Amino acid sequence: MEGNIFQPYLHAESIFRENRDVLRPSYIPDSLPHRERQINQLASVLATALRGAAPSNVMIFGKTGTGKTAVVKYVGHEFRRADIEDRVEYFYINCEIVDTPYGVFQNVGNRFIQDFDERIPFTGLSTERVYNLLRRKIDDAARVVVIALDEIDKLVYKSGDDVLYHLTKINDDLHQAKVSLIGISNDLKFTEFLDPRVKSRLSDEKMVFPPYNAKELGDILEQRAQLAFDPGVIEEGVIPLIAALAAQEHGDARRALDLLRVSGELADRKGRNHITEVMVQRAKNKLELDLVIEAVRSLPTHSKLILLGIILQQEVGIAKLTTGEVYDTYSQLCRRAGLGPLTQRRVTDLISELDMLGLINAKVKSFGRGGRTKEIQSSVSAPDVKRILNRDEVLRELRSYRPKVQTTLI
DNA sequence: TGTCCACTGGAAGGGAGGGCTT
DNA sequence: AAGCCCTCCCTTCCAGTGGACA
Repeated sequence: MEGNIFQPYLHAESIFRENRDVLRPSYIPDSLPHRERQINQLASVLATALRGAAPSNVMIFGKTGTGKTAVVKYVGHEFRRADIEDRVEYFYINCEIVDTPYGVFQNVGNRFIQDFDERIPFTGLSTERVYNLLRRKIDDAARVVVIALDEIDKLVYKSGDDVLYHLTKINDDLHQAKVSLIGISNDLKFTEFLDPRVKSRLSDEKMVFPPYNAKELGDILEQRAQLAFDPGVIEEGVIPLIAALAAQEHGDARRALDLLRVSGELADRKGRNHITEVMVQRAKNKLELDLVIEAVRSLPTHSKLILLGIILQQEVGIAKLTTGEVYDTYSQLCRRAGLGPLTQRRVTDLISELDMLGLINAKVKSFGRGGRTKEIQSSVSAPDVKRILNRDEVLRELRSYRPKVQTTLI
């Protein structure tokens, strides 16, 4: 053991108490400060269903980090604690992960199937059949089924409102069971895309979660800090600072907790036993960079090539590019890398994706006779991104590549 | 006022990859 | 083994468009 590389870490003191997960967004504490009203409202809607009345569906709106998911999961925990499992089945699906009709039906259905051999396979059956299977299983279970669909707008955006159409009218086909839906979305306008019937059924009840203000964020941080750290670890001024930073970003509690957690981790790594305001600033930078690194790293090869093309152009002094220019550079890079380039139509979509990820800035702009196209700019630090891209096998070959500088004659 | 550029972004569809059913 | 089904990633085709310029 002597001289072992892990030796120094084995006895290192951590400023965290045993469980730092209390600072992760997935952790649901015993109480949710400043969301009592929403919890009660949701509980009262669902309680109606418990008494055997027709269950209302609920739509919950609110920006990221306003506690939507936490409230919905919290109420789910309370159901479980209330010991009414013979009457209520409550579950939660994140539609960003499960984003197809088949996937939703399969997911819900499988919760009612204990026997492994009978489980609905992840592919192979027709969607219609999976729906029928699901309906039978729910009815057999003969209880109130509450299905929470988080990021429901992603599901509708990707697969249309077919799933919701089925799920909102499933009660007509059930004899012993009842289904109630909770839809969670950060996009207030998404219901405009729904079939009017689905729309009215889905939002029997509507709740809007306001952003937290700095004081409320402070309370939330205070609550979690007490769970995560010993008293006195956090210097005065740290929590107000984090609360203020997060309040600037539309009152995002998730971000506030991330900042606190990462600040703690930075303090740990430096072997300090206090969290200071300086560490919060560092944590802020680290979080921002980590986000970019992760986004770039997990990009598909062709998207990486597009991004690399944009960055290289920028390095030779061309800041603003059109789709055509990006496509040209991208095609050259593809050839260098020995890959067949995708069509320009496909690249347009990939550019839009990069824009949505915040890695580039793409605005549609008309140049009159010069045509109508996107004006594209990278919005991340070029050296950072290049370093990450260089780790990719395919792209490493292109390290020496320099784009041709357009010799525009004036 | 109309023209025309360089795309944009919707629609349809192909085919590969997964897997079930008969 | 043949026939289906669903999803993902692309391609092909194309009508539509904001605004500088003639």
